[in-house]
Amino acid sequence: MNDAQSRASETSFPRSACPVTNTLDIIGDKWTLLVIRDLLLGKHLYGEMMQSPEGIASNILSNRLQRLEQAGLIVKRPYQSNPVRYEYHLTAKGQDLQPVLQAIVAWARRHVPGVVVFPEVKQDERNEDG
Amino acid sequence: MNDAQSRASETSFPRSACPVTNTLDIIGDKWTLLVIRDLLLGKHLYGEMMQSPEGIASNILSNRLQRLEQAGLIVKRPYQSNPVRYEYHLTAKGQDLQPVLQAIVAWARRHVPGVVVFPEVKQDERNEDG
DNA sequence: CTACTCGCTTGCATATTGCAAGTTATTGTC
DNA sequence: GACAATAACTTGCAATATGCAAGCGAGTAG
Repeated sequence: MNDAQSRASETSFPRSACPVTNTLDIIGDKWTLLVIRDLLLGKHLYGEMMQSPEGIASNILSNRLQRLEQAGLIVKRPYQSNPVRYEYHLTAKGQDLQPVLQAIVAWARRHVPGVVVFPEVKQDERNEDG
Repeated sequence: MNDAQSRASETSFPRSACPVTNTLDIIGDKWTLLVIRDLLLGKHLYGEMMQSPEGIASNILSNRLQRLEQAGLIVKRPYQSNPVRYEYHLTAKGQDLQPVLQAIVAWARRHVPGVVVFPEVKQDERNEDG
């Protein structure tokens, strides 16, 4: 075990007690924040998210929805039976990532030429506790 | 080519014109923002970043520094010769990610119990154009 | 019956990550 | 002057994650 790792293991966190690190352990990849973006934009069904322009693979979407549910950022609830099908909603914890998304959008508008911002985020979403 | 992909290819962007997507294509992984965090905290040398508590692997650090330089978020400049060694500094483009980091820290303080925020970010860094 | 849709799951090839050891150039120690 | 140490990487390789396409179960529509 090296110095950096032994320092990290002094805490109960997998990598370190840093807030950035622990947030990245949840949202630190190329797809998770796009799922959250879609949910903030009012998409709640698997098929709706599949249709987003990035073309997420179905196994990746499935995996990210599971991880987000486990992390308490979204809840999954049935919207029909026979066959039972689910819709996904952000919890308060998930919705609180909106400022992160907004900061990212602000950065991209300044520094990545040609990006097109999606329609305004809905403000009428209901909070769910997860 | 599916619907989502054909829609994406209507633009010159690899995945879509969404600002979130294009930012994630630069910083969307578990390590890149930690490197930027270290640079904001005043670490400028390879060895200093290696000592951060997360224990980044040396090949990953090397790779991320290269990618960040290519993306224009950092500049590499020699601080000695024989042997030549480099220090890394954020450009204005890189420093502008600070609000994203701050939003992440704010989220983690609200939602991830036990995290410990690092010392204040230095405000006396020089901007470099890259 | 047959075709079709939705919401996934599975198989498999490829790409990325993580760990450890090696390399290069130079300094400091005996 | 030989030898250990240091900084900044690079390389090799096993383990993990991703991307693509096809398959599947439970219905509905014609």
